[in-house]
Amino acid sequence: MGVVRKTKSIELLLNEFKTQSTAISTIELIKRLNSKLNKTTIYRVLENLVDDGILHTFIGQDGIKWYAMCRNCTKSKHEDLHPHFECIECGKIDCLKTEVIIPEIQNRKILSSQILIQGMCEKCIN
Amino acid sequence: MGVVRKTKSIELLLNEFKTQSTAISTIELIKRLNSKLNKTTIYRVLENLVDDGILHTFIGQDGIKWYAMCRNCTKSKHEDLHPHFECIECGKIDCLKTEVIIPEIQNRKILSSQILIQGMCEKCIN
DNA sequence: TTGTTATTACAACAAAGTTGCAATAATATT
DNA sequence: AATATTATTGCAACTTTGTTGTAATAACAA
Repeated sequence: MGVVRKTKSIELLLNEFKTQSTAISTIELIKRLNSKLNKTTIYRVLENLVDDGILHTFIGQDGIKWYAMCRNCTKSKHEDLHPHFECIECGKIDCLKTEVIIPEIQNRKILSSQILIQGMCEKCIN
Repeated sequence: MGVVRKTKSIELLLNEFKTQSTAISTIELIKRLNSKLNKTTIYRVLENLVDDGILHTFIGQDGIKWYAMCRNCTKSKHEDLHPHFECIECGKIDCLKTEVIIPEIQNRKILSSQILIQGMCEKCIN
């Protein structure tokens, strides 16, 4: 439905993404904010922020939902077709600017794609 | 741990994959076999078949686990780095032979990747 | 045929997410 | 500024997906 009113919940949630450039899982957000916000509220606000093109969401390898700030999205169009990189060492997931080319496939129409790359991040590689 | 004994459960589960070339979700398998097998057994046998290189598993866009037959895997090495294609119309997911090239990324070591492509399948495109 | 132990079923649990609804708070209206 | 309207929140209860412990069962080796 999108955000209509500016509330404390929205401010608290957006603040988490402003102080951290990587993606954050719902579980992590609930852990961090559970003294201030109910988990239902967290789930609902996140969904509204996605509707508004402020956050985008994807499924991690663990099967849980992750959220990250959008770069060039609007309410009417999500442009988050970039891959995500998950460090198997520290668990951090972030957005990649790298473009991955999905080739055409015979007799099928490609509409979108989710790419999750696993490996070692800058910090953990050393 | 892998399969040690040939049981009815293993036969029933493998039969589902033999009569269908696409991937099947755990949920679907539980629905189909729940009169014959307990869900715990289904989860455990699936895991054993993955350990043996007979099935491979991935997370669908819904966040639930899907399984499909392996093509060239062994107990010691899984070779299922192929992308999966999910039809947004009929929900079917199958394995693609298409190769998607993941470019090198500076300061990171890529170990594996999951690629889920969404679109319209052969049947639903018409 | 018997003994060993991998496998299964069952019940109870756990984690992630959803729903309904009354209370609260943001903001539009007076 | 006070009041009315309704979006938003919190809470409890629930659902779905998956896991764990354990006693009973069934493969299969001896």
